[in-house]
Amino acid sequence: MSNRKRQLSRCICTGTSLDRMLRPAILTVLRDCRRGLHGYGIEQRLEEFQFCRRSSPDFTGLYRLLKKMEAEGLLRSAKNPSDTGPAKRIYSMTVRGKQCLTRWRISLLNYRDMLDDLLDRMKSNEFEEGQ
Amino acid sequence: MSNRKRQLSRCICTGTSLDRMLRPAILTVLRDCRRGLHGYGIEQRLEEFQFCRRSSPDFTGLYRLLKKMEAEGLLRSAKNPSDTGPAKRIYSMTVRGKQCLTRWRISLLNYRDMLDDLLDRMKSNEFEEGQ
DNA sequence: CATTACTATTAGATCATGTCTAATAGAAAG
DNA sequence: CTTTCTATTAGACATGATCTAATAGTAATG
Repeated sequence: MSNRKRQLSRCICTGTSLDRMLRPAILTVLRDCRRGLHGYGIEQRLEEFQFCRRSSPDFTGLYRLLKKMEAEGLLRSAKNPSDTGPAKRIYSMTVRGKQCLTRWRISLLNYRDMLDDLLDRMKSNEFEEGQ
Repeated sequence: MSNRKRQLSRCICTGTSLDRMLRPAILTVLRDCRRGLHGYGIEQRLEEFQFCRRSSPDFTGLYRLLKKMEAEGLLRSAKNPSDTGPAKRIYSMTVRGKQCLTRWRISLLNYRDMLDDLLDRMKSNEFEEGQ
């Protein structure tokens, strides 16, 4: 009902809706790890990425995305038979996944241009911001 | 257009899921237009923004977002009584909307840093590494 | 007058993504 | 035996983007 009470600290302007980097980041991690990795390992690598610094990537979403990307033909997976312990599913990239990563880079470069354009427009009228 | 297996040209790596700029862009447009604007007018201004160049902003989503942002206290609106023609709803910013815009700028600057970090990692490792 | 284009808004549906809780289960360490 | 770490899955819900469709007045053209 009354959303008016919502504080700025919980507002979307804090950037909570922005992260859209998981797909290209997964592809990057797997490109740099030829032997493949299971979900848990991918998650650990992702923690080094700056966009994961404010909070670890959500593992539920990550595992689900891995399955989806496999269904899309970007990844392949195999059960790891030699391991003891719970079944791990080892993911690695397909050729199509590599093409996809290349395309992602172009898209993200374009995206950065759009972002710069917006940031430029946002600051252009700052003189009226007094207290 | 048929429902074939999704080609690279329709893959998400083209960047179709990236746009998350509508909220700060609306705030920017309204900041630069003191008298307020109705949805249709906002949409026309948005077309100048680079992130809208590849396609016009979706008007359904825009109108819905305007209502939502009003409910959140970022915008206020009033019916335009003097006009002939269909009822226009004139939106303008609240004080809170201005604070929100300021915060958005910080968030987007941080976001750009994350993007740069990811882009750097994407290009960094195209050779083989010893295990 | 009829048609078309433009202005202006709303509703419903679906999809992509993010995030929360919860559950399961083996292994290693104390 | 209990805790912690490793490893995965499921369900639910929220946000946001985008598609179709519908409505309705106004203005210009023929």
